[in-house]
Amino acid sequence: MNIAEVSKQYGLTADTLRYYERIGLLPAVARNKSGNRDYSEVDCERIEFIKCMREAGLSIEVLTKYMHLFLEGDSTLKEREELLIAERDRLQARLEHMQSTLERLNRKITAYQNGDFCMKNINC
Amino acid sequence: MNIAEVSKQYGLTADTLRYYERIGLLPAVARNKSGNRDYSEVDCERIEFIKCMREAGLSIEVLTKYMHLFLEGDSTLKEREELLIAERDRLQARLEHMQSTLERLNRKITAYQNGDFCMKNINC
DNA sequence: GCTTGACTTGGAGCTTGGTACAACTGTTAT
DNA sequence: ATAACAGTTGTACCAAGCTCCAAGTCAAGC
Repeated sequence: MNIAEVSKQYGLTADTLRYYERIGLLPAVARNKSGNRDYSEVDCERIEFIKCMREAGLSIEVLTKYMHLFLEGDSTLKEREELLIAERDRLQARLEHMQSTLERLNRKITAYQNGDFCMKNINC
Repeated sequence: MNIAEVSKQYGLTADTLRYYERIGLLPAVARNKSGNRDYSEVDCERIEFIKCMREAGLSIEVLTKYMHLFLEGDSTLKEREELLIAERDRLQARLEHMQSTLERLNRKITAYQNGDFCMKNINC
């Protein structure tokens, strides 16, 4: 798969894919005889993972760390597990705040729709 | 309340509070005879709202828009409602992605803890 | 063999959201 | 009245994460 196909498939621009590779988030992608990137299955799996985790709010820094640990092999299993747990906990905390804020927004919208006096206050 | 007290109460730095005011996210705060900011109840309610929404991921731009509509009064009720609905929908979409990513991370952590073969794949 | 189009690199620039001074003013304590 | 301290403004800087561009290369079609 060339860069345009991967870009289309995963909804990341070619610039972003090259950027991820340049900073070491995505390990070096093989090239064809013309010197153009030829993404393998494994590359695509990595990209899908990165995209998913980035969208959930994990930082490039922590994903790069995880990727490097992963490439180092089994000696890093424990460290990877700890990293995942830390990120899971952070994600869960963000999620819980967003959940309660979502409910707050929903109450606010209901107030607007009902013409409640409460909508006169910015915070409700 | 002076800036230090508000900063402490809401966990925003004095720099951030001044920044929010400067860019028009937080409407102008009254001053005491020395020229120092003296935050009112209403200012504090606005700050609490801003902080909550910022933490949930709403942009400064959209919150500034909402604040300005709010200050304009009842003529903007419909527009405010539409803005809130749009942001609610965006928040909900992010939330759902984060929820599924959280579950993915939890499955991954379980795999690490069980020594499952799956942890050999970056994407699982 | 020349144009077209998709790729390449390196580097600069952009956006969002703060954060950090420096230089100054006003209040309070000694 | 002098020092210490908390506030003020304006401006510059920073960090994350892209995004864009120029200049070049390569393969394919006419």
